[in-house]
Amino acid sequence: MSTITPTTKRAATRELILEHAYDLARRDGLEGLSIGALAQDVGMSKSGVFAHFGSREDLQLAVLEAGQLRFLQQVKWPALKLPRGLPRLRAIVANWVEWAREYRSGCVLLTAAGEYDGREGPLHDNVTQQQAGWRQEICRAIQHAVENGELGADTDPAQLAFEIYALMLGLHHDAALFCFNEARRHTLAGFERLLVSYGPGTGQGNKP
Amino acid sequence: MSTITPTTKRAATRELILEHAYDLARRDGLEGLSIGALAQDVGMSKSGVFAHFGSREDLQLAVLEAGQLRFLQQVKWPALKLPRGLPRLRAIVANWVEWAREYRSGCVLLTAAGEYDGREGPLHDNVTQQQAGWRQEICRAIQHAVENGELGADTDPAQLAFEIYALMLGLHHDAALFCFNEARRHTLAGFERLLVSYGPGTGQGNKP
DNA sequence: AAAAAGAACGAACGATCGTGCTATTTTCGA
DNA sequence: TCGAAAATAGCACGATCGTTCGTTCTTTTT
Repeated sequence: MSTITPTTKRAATRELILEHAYDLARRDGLEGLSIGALAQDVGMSKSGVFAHFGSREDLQLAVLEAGQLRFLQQVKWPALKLPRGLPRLRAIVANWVEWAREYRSGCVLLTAAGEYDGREGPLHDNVTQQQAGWRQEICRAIQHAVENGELGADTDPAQLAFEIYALMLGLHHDAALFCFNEARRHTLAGFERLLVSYGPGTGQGNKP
Repeated sequence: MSTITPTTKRAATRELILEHAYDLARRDGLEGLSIGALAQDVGMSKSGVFAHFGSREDLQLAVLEAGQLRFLQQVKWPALKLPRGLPRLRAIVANWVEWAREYRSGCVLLTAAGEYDGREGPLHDNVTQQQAGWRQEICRAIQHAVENGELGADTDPAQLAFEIYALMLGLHHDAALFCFNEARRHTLAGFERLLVSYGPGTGQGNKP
């Protein structure tokens, strides 16, 4: 866990720097993050900040991983406490919506996905891996619901996972540009419609 | 129209610069666009490029508007030639998917939406206005389909427009990070499912 | 209290940023 | 063909970028 009290002074300030960096990256993206501005925000010297990360890229990577950890803490892990199947899937969506509320103006993970999807290097690899992993997590939750008989047996998990993920992208988009509450309404309504559409006995999954 | 042959030399080189700038912005975003790199890409001097736009911000605005024009040309205007209602709505989605194919690694409009949603200034205003306008355009197409009886009378256009837009966001996301063809499959399958779900006689729109 | 280790600072580097100003070149009508 | 006008190049500016290095301050250990 990252929020445990660090034992060494070094780890403590590193955590402090990362918190500030995370907030800055929410607005300007990881590419817009500069060491000078970060140092001024934290209240220390440029070189002092720099010394905690061997390079700017390592700083960006650390911020990215910090974001991923927060996402897991707020969205995934609480959902894992619920029983497999629909309850867990619902919890994932509910937690994710709340995540979008808090990070309304800029989710670092989504921003990073847009920034590094066309490039190469460690940041691209990290982003791709994280996104693929999370998508698979959703697929798993869907699969459990199918096995429980809460979703139609002909449900294509990858298809439904795509549609759920799309709804969340729409949520983040509309929440940032327009109104969070309305975006939330649309998202949850769309999700419920998905559950009905993929529900058992309707025979309208997407397996050929 | 932007692709007509410009009469003056000035307009011609401006167009050339914008084409290069557009391609650069697709990879690095409008915030990552620098005049020096652009000049080198075009093959002229920094000041030569700069002279065509009073400032960097004006350059970004011009690139943004060029992107919007291309989007209208490729997605909206061809669809307007089809009859109102479901055919036009289908054409919008089909053209949009092809747009995503071509601009697979970076749609300037979506990237810009992410870059400027949390800031202020002309770029933010332009992005917001464009996004709102396009969403309303989709709503109109849905409304026509409802009036034609091709969608349920209780359909909430804003809700369906949100879900369609969300699918396109998912398409761009997955096409950039994973595989376009699979993303396209998921998008079109999701869209067809939406049409069934909101179809006439099913009585499952979203009006309370 | 003295010594060793660790953390932050301050200055400077070369590079690039956006933006002016002044030449020089290119274009085009008379 | 020549001169006016437009278009581009060249140069310089202050600022900031990421990074390096040597020094100073703080903490810990002996």
